[in-house]
Amino acid sequence: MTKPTPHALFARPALRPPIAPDLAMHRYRSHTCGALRDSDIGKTVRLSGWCHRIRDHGGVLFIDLRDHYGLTQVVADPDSKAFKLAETLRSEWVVRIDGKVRRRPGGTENPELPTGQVEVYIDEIEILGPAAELPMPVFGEQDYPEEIRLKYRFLDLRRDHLHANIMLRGKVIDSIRRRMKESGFFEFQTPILTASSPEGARDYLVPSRLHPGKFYALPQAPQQFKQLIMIAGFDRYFQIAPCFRDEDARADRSPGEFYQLDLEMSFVTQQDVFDAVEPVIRGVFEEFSNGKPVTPKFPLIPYADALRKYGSDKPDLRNPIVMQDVSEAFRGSGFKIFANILNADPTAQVWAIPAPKGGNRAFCDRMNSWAQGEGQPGLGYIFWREGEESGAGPLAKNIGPERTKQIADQMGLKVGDACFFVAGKPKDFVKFAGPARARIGEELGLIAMDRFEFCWIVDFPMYEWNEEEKKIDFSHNPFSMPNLPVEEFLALDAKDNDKLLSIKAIQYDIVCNGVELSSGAIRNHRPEVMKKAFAIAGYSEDVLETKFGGMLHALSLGAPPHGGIAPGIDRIVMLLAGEENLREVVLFPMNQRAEDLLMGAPSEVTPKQLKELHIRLDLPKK
RNA sequence: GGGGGCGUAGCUCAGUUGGUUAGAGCGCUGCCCUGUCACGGCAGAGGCCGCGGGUUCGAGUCCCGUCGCUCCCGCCA
Repeated sequence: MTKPTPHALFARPALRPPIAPDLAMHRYRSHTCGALRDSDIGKTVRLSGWCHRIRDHGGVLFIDLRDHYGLTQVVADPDSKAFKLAETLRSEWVVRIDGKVRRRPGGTENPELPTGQVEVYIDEIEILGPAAELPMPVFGEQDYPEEIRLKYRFLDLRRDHLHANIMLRGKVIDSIRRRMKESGFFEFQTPILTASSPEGARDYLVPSRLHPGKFYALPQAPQQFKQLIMIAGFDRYFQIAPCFRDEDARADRSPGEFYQLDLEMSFVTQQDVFDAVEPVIRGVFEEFSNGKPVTPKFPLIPYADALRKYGSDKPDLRNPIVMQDVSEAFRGSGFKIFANILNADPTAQVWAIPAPKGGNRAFCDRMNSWAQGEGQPGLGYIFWREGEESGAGPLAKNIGPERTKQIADQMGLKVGDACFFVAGKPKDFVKFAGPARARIGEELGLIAMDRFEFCWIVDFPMYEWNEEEKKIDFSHNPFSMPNLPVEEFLALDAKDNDKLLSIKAIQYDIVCNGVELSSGAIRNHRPEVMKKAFAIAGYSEDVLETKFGGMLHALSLGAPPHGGIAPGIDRIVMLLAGEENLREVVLFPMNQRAEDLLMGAPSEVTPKQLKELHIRLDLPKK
């Protein structure tokens, strides 16, 4: 069992509760368990809390009494009339104790507790809430299986670490709200019961009792509402908005529901959105980062550059590795595999992933077998070491010293370094090159862990080629404004695929430490541009009218140019808390299968309820 | 929908090439202990080894299936 570390519980500021005069003591407490100090010595006090840890020495018995605010040691010995009762207490019983504050005997002070100079000698104990044997201990910081933690979430939340995370979440949200309001945003509440939207994720549906066969949907995001708020002329909207999506979970993606800092602004360019959002995000991170540095000015990285340099549209900029195209060093070289790939396809390239200080065979072979484990044929490499300054490894021998030097010069590599290579169509190998860059950075300890590195990813392509259906598709959000003058866009030839695929959308992501916090966009607020954009992707006007008629109509009655973004609250808190899993920063999370093990959701309902809703079940066999 | 990992006491885990009565720590019950803060000591209770089938003289251990949890891919305004 790991030693419990003195953590945030003990550092939690001791909020001062109402202190009752001794003679008219409050029913449950005169002080919290984090309040008592030297200056309280001699006072008669009343504390209530949980028995965190009990140490019974026979003749003297210590209880660490815990509440939200902290920990106080209370003591009984056979001279106390409460001694017999004290001996029956067990872990996590809730008790009220009355007693006198006294200085701890010399040498027995506990410097790790703010209350560690004093203790309370018990006169009286009242058992307020006994506890049966615990399915998981509250004491200590040991890991327990998710299933037990979720089923007994209220116990898990008593533990210091989670308790502190949830408090951090509250403070972060407070700070975001304050900063947003100070920046001139107004908070609005949008409907939870709304209409099913055909785009994007699966909806959660809610049957209507009054309208047989019809359903509400929970919002995947308040996207259309916030645009309507702009059309209504409110100018600057925000909301800590609950969002519901019926999609499978990931460690950084809650199943079912999550929260976004949803915001939208009228009469703005992309840069205006950045100027509004960046100070809020930076401010929040600086406020809660515990001194970890935060990017002072978030760089703008075009989507294509992000893929080329980092192999990802959500690059972790704490990793200094930058990839480069080294196709020329391999074209027509003696390394036939790469030379043939380059020869066969004019769009094929070879990219280099530099690995500073990775210049030894053991490391390079380890990376190679990692690549094979990832389903790759391997990961070609060159490394440079003493005595083999012109490059070592089979690849170097194949292409010869001149080309090897060309690569070393281009990549700025020297003796002691290595370089890995991926070849093929960038579109295909980038899915492997990105993780390889991350892996190399991790293995070589190149990643500066103690910082928050932000960037904006910009210039997303509006369309992409759907190879399966042999047609043009929206690549991200169909409601983003194309980055072309309106007249020029309207005049586009819908068959000019090269031109269409080169169009950028005014759309952007904000990324921190390799985590995508949000997408946003300047919205397409011109119905005729929207119709054209959908026509290019092969949607008829009928379809658009059926699916988004209400929105189109609103846009046609005087819509301001507008745009926004919606950073994920859960992910922000996750980054600030240093957690890998969203469940650690959500009060009552569901498990991976979108079940609430504590409340037992989802659950069956009574036939009466179903009948009222005009629903008959058609369950899968078995 | 697909792939990887895990499943042994209330909890965390160990369990050898298949071998006799499945262990430890925490927790629980009882006894002892007047300065601990992961208190200490003694004794005790507690097991469908996830479930089902198979191989074998013999299965916690090997094989097949299945269920559950988890991580990843697909999916994700």
